[in-house]
Amino acid sequence: MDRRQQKTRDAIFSAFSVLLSKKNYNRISVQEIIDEANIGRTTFYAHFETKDFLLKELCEELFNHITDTAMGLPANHNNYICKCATDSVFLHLLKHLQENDLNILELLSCENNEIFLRYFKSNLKRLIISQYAENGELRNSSLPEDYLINHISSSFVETVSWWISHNMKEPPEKITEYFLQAIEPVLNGKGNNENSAFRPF
Amino acid sequence: MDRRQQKTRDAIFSAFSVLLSKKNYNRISVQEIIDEANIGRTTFYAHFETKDFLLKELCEELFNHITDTAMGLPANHNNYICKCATDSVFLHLLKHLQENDLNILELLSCENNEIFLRYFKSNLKRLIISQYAENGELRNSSLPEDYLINHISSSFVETVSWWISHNMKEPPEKITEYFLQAIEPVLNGKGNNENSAFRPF
DNA sequence: CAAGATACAGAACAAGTTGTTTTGTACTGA
DNA sequence: TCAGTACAAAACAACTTGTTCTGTATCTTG
Repeated sequence: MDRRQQKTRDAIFSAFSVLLSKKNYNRISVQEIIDEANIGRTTFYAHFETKDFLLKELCEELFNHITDTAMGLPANHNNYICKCATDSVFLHLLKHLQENDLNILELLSCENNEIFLRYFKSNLKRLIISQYAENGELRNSSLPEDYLINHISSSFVETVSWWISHNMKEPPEKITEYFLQAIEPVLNGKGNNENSAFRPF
Repeated sequence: MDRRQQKTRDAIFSAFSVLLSKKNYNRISVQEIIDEANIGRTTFYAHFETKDFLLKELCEELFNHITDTAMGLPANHNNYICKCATDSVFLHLLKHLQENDLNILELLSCENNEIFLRYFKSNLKRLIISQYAENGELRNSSLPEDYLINHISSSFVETVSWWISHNMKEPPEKITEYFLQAIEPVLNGKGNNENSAFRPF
């Protein structure tokens, strides 16, 4: 790739990130991005069709990086060790976040964090499916599999969000503990109505 | 309130809802709302300062209605019956949604559903706090109370979202069952590290 | 029912945004 | 070195936003 192109692309991403951490996405104009990146108007539109496409590509750049490395981790498919494997994947993600590659933390804690948390969640779903669901490990519960996958991924994203909003005071290990406690029953595959200790009706 | 004012206000809300169920919030212009509502430009701005304020008031109208009735329900503070009370509050909310007052379901399932789910969640948090947290019922867990409240409310919202996206095929009772199974451990107040069956490390 | 108050419609306005086109310049890679 | 490419700058139409003005219709209350 042409050095000029890469330089411009980086400048746009960088400028966009700066603006995103300061003000609402909807209220950021293309003109502001252009000014912050110090490029010409034509140049911006040569790189990105619209502001929305820019956001999409930024998200892909950020999260594909994170989840791809997690995808590479070997999934352990023994039922007991499953919890350790789960642990290691989620713990790995938290540690990765803590390193704050690409200044992703600013985006996950700013006014626009919901945009990025949404992307994070959808990537996480794919990760969980590839690690567990494909092997049928999530099928032993009385809950529907897609309900389960959604519950686990959204719980993790909410956990991360909670952690960041508390300035990440706790170590990643503690957060992993919280998270696993919260979703423990569904991972254990228990919860069939007959055996359940509680009776809702 | 002046009949003319109420009529205009309703026309704006109605037009806005129609547009929201069809296209992305960001791409709806004030002019489109004006045209759909068949009112004058001046009139719109006499009622709402901006499109964002209109959204805010619409959300308040929708969700205050729902949670206010739930707030009125008597909270049962016995530890065992707690689960039934929880049950009845959440089940009540689901049944309420099923009745589709104010055509809220269209908004919860359209392209803009995240906007409304966010509002729903924040109202839900207040509801949970007023019903349980204020009495210290959520303090017996090893998880931080605000983490718990967030986990419960977001899990419920995700459950609702999952339900709607599946065209609400299951009865509200079944969904309540799913939800309570998913969050069972945190409500049981167990999960103290010492007694927990799983060891993350 | 009359009369002052109020809500509304319509038009016009400046200021800003979006996405495109055109022209000329500077850089890159082979 | 040189052809191809990326870029800057300026101008453009079409659209959006929020305001102001003028005149009309409707409401409330006395």
